Amino acid sequence: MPSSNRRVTQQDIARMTGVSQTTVSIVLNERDDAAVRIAPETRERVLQAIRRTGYVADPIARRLAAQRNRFLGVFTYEPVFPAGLGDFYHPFLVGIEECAESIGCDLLLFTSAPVIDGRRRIFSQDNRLRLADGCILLGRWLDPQELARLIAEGQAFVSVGRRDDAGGPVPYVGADYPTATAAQVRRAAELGHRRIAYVGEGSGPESHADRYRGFTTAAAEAGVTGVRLRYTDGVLGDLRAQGCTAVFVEEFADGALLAAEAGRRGLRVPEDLSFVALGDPTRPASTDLDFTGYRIPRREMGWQAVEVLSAILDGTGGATQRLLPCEPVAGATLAVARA
Amino acid sequence: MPSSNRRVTQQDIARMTGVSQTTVSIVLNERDDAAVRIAPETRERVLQAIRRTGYVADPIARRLAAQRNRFLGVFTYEPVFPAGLGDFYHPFLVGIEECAESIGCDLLLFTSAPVIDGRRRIFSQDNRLRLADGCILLGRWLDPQELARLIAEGQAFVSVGRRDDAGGPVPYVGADYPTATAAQVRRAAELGHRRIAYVGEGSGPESHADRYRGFTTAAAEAGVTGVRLRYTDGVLGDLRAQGCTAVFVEEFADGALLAAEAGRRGLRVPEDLSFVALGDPTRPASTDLDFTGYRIPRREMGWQAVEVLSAILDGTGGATQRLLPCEPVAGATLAVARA
DNA sequence: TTACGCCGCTAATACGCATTAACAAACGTG
DNA sequence: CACGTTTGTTAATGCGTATTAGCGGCGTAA
Repeated sequence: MPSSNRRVTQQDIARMTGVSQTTVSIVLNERDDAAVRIAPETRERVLQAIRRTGYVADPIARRLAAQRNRFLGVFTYEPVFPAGLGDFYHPFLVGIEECAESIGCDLLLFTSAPVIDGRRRIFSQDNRLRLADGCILLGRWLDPQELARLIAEGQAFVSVGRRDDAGGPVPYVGADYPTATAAQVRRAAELGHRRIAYVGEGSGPESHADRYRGFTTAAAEAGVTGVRLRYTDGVLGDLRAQGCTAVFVEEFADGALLAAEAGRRGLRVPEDLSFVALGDPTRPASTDLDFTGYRIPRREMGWQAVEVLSAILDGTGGATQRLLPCEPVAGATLAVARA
Repeated sequence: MPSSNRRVTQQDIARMTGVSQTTVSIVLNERDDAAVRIAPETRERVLQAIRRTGYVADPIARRLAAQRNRFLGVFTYEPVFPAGLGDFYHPFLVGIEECAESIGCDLLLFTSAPVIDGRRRIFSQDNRLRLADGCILLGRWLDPQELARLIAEGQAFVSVGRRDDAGGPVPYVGADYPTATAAQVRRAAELGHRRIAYVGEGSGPESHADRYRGFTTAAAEAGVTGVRLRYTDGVLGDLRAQGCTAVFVEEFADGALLAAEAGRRGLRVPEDLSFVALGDPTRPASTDLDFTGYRIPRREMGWQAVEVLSAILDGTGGATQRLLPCEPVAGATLAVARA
């Protein structure tokens, strides 16, 4: 396993395998000219070393020498990510772009990452992430194995969203779901709710687990009963049968659907049933209701993720794990519990 | 003035001034260390040569020497640009990303481009576009001078949106506004409109000029009178005073505003006044009306722009200027002209 | 006169890769 | 057995810049 901080170069591979840098280059570029050929065994030895070290050619050097790297530039006279859009991931990108611009870095979108089972992969033949000085990882869920490998290889990266340790602490800028969720639970308790429901998975991605953790601990502290239910067709009936007067939804969109169904059943929101949305919609949701809950500081998270990454790259110290507070949204779906 | 095809290098400057490449580098970087200093006269001589030749440092070599490529990677397990958003530029990006993925290229967003007068610049100290094999240029308006320079330097690039020649033909994938606009004009003529108004600039960006051109030629051919009006407070009164029964708006958002104002004045749309929107909203617009007009094939334009760029890079021949048809939208704002 | 320090500049080198010319070894061929 | 030929590999070089060590010349102090 590699240990040093420096990039692995063809020279390194060459030394490891006892061949010349030229040979490595030839193997890499799969040149099969009659003019220049490499014996199969040699080729294999080199390839093994490349795989072991996770070497990828420096795109800059490549471009200088060969006038080609596999980058397509996108230039706009204005930021590509216009603020104020509805999509969940959008504000993150806005923050990332803004901060990257402020520190004079270009953004490399790994669109060429190999797709396996319908989703992109970080690791496969080569690790394209190494093309950049450092990386931002974005997504609700990150493959723990891939994360562990990134850490093991000492790659500079920062996750947007808290992550559990993966063979070591993961640098991240996340949202403080536990605190934000707990605050909502306390508010509900103050309004007289004695039995409250959490609708969602409560596990899986860290963001779900964090919400649920905040829910349960705050419920316990406030002396109210919290029950967890998975979102299904009959969940509305179930939770009412259990006497719940307030519903905390992990997913905004589910909340919108549930509230609509409640309306169809003649229940008034929030007079008969309160709703709390634990964060912004990650899927498109349509509703007329002004949901009570909190807002995820997405743009700020994107920005700070770049800040942290920049600090890591500069070797500047500082915390590499940050949790940002969510902004409470008063809304109009949480009211005094029905008697 | 330089004549050769090769880029000017520090070596060239050095030879011209009779100093060493090192000196040029030092002058360029304005190093004022005690360790290394340059006499004012020498410095001035070098600077003059730099100004004369228009030399700019090659960003590639610069980043190679700096051992930092200043790329920040952004990785997501899914496409960063989710389809179906409201922003005007968004679908272009979606298309670009999709095609880039399909041909195995990563995208480099030039967020670090120097900002002058509040907008990014391609040229200044260095031309970062060179960091990539080729570039996509996106935006309503592209600086003709910068375009001309890109062409003169033989850079591989493709514009999204038709562009006038700039010292040579500009590779582009654009929307066929003239044809699409003309079709709408003919439709209006068929419905009995004899005097129709074009509200907008009709010049400036190619996309505006193209719309207006389509408008005027089609109006002439159909034997109807077309008048152009700038969007102002009183424009609605003006065009009615001139007897116009249909309004063609360059900007969707302006159309929404005008239609709303018409409503306030007791005019029914489209019974009393027809509206045609020449393309999708570039600014956020809110309206209940289902506007008649056409849709710009934005996603497809983004995709094909990458295709063209790819062909240019591969040296594969083929047309480097493409106009894609716009899809007509029947809508509900164009009706038979009021008697 | 020697010693020392400062000024102005340059030669050499590194950065990581691709490419070309060349070279040693093995292998026929006449 | 001398002489091409093929095979597998490498030394050398270039891409354009930044950096470092060092060199000659001049002025001042010892």
